[in-house]
Amino acid sequence: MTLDRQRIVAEAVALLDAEGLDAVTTRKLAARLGVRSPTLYWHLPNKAALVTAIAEAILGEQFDELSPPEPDERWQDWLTGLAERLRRALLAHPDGARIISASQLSLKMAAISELAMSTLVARGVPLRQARVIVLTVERFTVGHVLEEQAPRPDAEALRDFDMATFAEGHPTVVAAITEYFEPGRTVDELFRECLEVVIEGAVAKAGPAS
Amino acid sequence: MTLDRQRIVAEAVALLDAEGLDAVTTRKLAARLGVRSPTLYWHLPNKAALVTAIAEAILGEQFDELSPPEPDERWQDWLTGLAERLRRALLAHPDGARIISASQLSLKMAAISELAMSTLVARGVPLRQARVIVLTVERFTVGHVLEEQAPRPDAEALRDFDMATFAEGHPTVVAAITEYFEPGRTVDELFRECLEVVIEGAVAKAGPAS
DNA sequence: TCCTTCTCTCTATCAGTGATAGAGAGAATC
DNA sequence: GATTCTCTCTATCACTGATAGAGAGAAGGA
Repeated sequence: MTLDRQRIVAEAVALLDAEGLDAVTTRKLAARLGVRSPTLYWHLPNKAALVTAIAEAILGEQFDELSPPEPDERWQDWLTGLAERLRRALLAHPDGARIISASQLSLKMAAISELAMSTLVARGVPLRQARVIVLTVERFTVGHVLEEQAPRPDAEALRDFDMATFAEGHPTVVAAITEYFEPGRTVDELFRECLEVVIEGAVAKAGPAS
Repeated sequence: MTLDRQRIVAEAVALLDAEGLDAVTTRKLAARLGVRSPTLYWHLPNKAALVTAIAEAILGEQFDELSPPEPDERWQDWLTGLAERLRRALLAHPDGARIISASQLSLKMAAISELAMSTLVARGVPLRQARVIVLTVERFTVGHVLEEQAPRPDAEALRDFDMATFAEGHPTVVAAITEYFEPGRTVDELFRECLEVVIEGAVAKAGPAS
């Protein structure tokens, strides 16, 4: 099996899934490919390019075919679905959000933005508002998943953390978190609710047109 | 001058400002402090703790005194100001957003969330909605600044990038970016507009109470 | 057929990273 | 005076991304 860029990226994603982004080193990746690490530099200019390629691959899994909304679908519902797909893409791999935000110049992301903005414009939303709305949805989604995928604090960080004192000083936050762990509430639901806030604002900002 | 945690963190922020997050290494930091790198490990358990401490310091600059809104101030305006302060805190140092999102368990951030959620609750917003609104605003803001501070793609990444082809395939994105470079439009304005989307949605979601 | 060039992988090595073990200096305490 | 505690040191580890340059083998031209 000959080595090429595509196979390198596919194996990098596999390594990412197995051990997380910090374990995606040129040596480990090369070993999985049955090759020595300098070989990779013949196919890729540097590691940043590898991360960018991983980002494109991850987005490609969920967005291989981009499609505008059906004629009878409201743009806000379609945009909600798009954001949820973006979140799913990021959650599908460890550190997905970190990878996207570390990658430079994603063509896939640009294609998503293009489709979303032009869809809104086609539905009568002024270009300027369409841009603001799409950016807001995208950045919120990445920010949200970034937090979802944040590593749980290690033991060292918790050494001088007193839960009782924290609860006393932050009753509302603790109440909110408690409520969140009630049966039937899921992280998906939380995202959905937050996204609804953004979309509702988008509808309001889009102007009288719909 | 004796070495202590506070002085280490202050010097780390200075190093961050001078050379960016990637240059904040234990050796460089130790050199600035007139000390050898293992010494730092007597004061800090590991580098993650240092980054978390930097995050707290950065937030502390803008949020040393947290204050609820004036009685006659609408909560949505107050929350807008809070988000803008958060953005300012992140923008005040290179890679500020990356630092916040890499830090674990920020007490400062928790304090901000606590104040914001309890403020909304005090204004009649149900706890559940208050939580969703505050989370949405925070995560959007971090996501937005993360993008604002993303490094411009290096020459290597642009090697096979053809602007003309890109513009052809992404006319709406290019139009939006073009519009954004018109005189008088600033990045602050763009953030403001995006934030307005979120806040508008928050008001809608907060329910009939105000 | 020979020679050259191109494609790809290799070995060897670099400077730099976070982190640990353990020696030792000096102050504080018994 | 002896001991313990606090802090910094040297020496070293395993590992990282990256480069120089050798060399194997196929492809192409004479």
